[in-house]
This record gives sequence, C-alpha cells and structure tokens, in this order.
Amino acid sequence: MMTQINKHLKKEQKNEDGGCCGIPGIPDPRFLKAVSDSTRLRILAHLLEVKEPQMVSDITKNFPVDVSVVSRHLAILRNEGILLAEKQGKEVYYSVRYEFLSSIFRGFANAIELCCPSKKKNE
Amino acid sequence: MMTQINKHLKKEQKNEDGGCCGIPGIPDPRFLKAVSDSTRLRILAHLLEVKEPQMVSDITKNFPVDVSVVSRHLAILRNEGILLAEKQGKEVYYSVRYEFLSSIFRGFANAIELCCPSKKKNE
DNA sequence: TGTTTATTTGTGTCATCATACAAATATTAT
DNA sequence: ATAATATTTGTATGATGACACAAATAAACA
Repeated sequence: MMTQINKHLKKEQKNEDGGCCGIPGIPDPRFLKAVSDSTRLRILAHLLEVKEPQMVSDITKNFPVDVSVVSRHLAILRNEGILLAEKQGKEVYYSVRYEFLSSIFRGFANAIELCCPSKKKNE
Repeated sequence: MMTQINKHLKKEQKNEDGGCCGIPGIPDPRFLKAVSDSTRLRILAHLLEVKEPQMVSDITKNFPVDVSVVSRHLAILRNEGILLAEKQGKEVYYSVRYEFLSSIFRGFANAIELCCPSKKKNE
C-alpha cells in the first residue's frame, strides 16, 4: 500500500525514466522540457522564422538576456537533437533540425489519436 | 545596446508571453510545460493506455507519489485543456481530450515543416 | 607575440516547482 | 448527526532552473 514512510525522499533515484511508458511515440520528458521554456521556444521560433543558420551573437540580439544565457539555451536544444551546431571560424551557426523535430511531434499526435476510443481501426 | 545594467532583475515582469511569436501553430510554453514533467507525462500516458476516465485514487495507485501530488498534476493538465474532469459523487473522473491534444502537436509539426526551406510550396 | 571578437563555462542568486504531510472540503453511508 | 471516503488545498522543504556577471577558451588578426 506504499505507506509513505519516506519523510523527504532523496531525489537521486527518482527520474531516470527515459522511455516514458509502453506507448510508442510519446517523447522523452527531457525533450519536451527543452521546448517548454519560454525563452528557448522563442529562440526556436526565431530560427524557424529566419530560415537560415544563425550565429549565437546574432540570435542574442533578439532577446533581452545575456549571450551566455542564449548559449546555454542553444546547448540544451542542441543536446536534445532539436538544433544543429556548425562551427565556422570563431562563430557557431545554429539551425533547426526540421525533420527530426516535426517527426517527434507528429509521432506524438499520432500516438494520442491511436489511443482515442472513438477512432475505429481503419479511419 | 542593452547594456545589462540590471544586476538582478525582478522575475515578475518576465514571462507573460502567451502567444509566443509570429508563427502560427507554435504552442504556448505553459502548455508544453504541462506535459514536460516526467510524472505528469506518465499520468497522461497512463490515461491514454487505460482508454477510460479514471478517478484520482485509482490513478495514484500507479505512481509512487502522494494522492495530493497526483491531484495537483491532474489540475495542471486540466487547466491546460489536456484533461477533462467530471465529478460523479465523491469521485472525480479524469480523461484525455484526445482531439485537442493531438491537434496541438500536429499543428506544431506542420508549422515546423512549413518553415523547412527544402520543402517546396506544394509538396 | 599580443589583441580583439565569439562562444562557452564557472559561480552565485532568486524563482519556480515537485513533493510530503496535514488540514479542509465534499459526498455518501450509518 | 457521525463516520468514512475522495479530493483538494495549505504549507514547508529540497531540487531544479533561468539568469547575470566574470572568467576561460578559441579563433582570427595586428
């Protein structure tokens, strides 16, 4: 009955889930966390808008935060496979991995629809 | 040049963005935050799996957290339109709003694809 | 060599959040 | 009315995260 003896449990052995559950198509929570921050989502939207690889300092011009903050946000998005980073001299150009990103969300949408009881098998 | 005079700025007037940017189809960061927590995502996955409205105490049996925690998670998902809550006597039954949820992610996927430069207009 | 510029990384601070536990509320049954 | 059960809400705590600023790294150029 999980008698809740743990007054304040340690955080270490908590969330290593990774693959979330038995349903295929549900993204990793870390992936969703990467796009759920307001600044990161706006950075992503900016890169989608300009449609071209852009360097860190140029991206930063569009946001009221320090360049170091933008750099960290870009690293998070890159680590989740959302952005691609290419170094050219001093500059690092970041761009959107369109196919990857859209396929994750489309897969999620499909997974949800497949679970919908009112949906017939071949519909 | 945004000389960064602000030593430690207040958080209050920070993130009221809501509509994120000029691109239609990009979800609200609060919506994405709702599904980016590991426990909430597993609760959502559980409701997708069982395919039936389920009450709070039954949902809680599947997770190693207190029922109050699950109740709060469910409220967050409900407030974002992801879950529907229906009270029947003492119990509150939560279920997934399939169409709404899948349409958001499908819309996001479409928005991303539309921004992809390699995609021709009619392709 | 040293200097400038682009980016990343170290570090401290404040805010937010996930959680447990207790208490309050609501509903049904005795 | 009292009791039992389901859910929500109050509150404190520890973890995480976003941020600014400084320092470190890297690359081009004098």
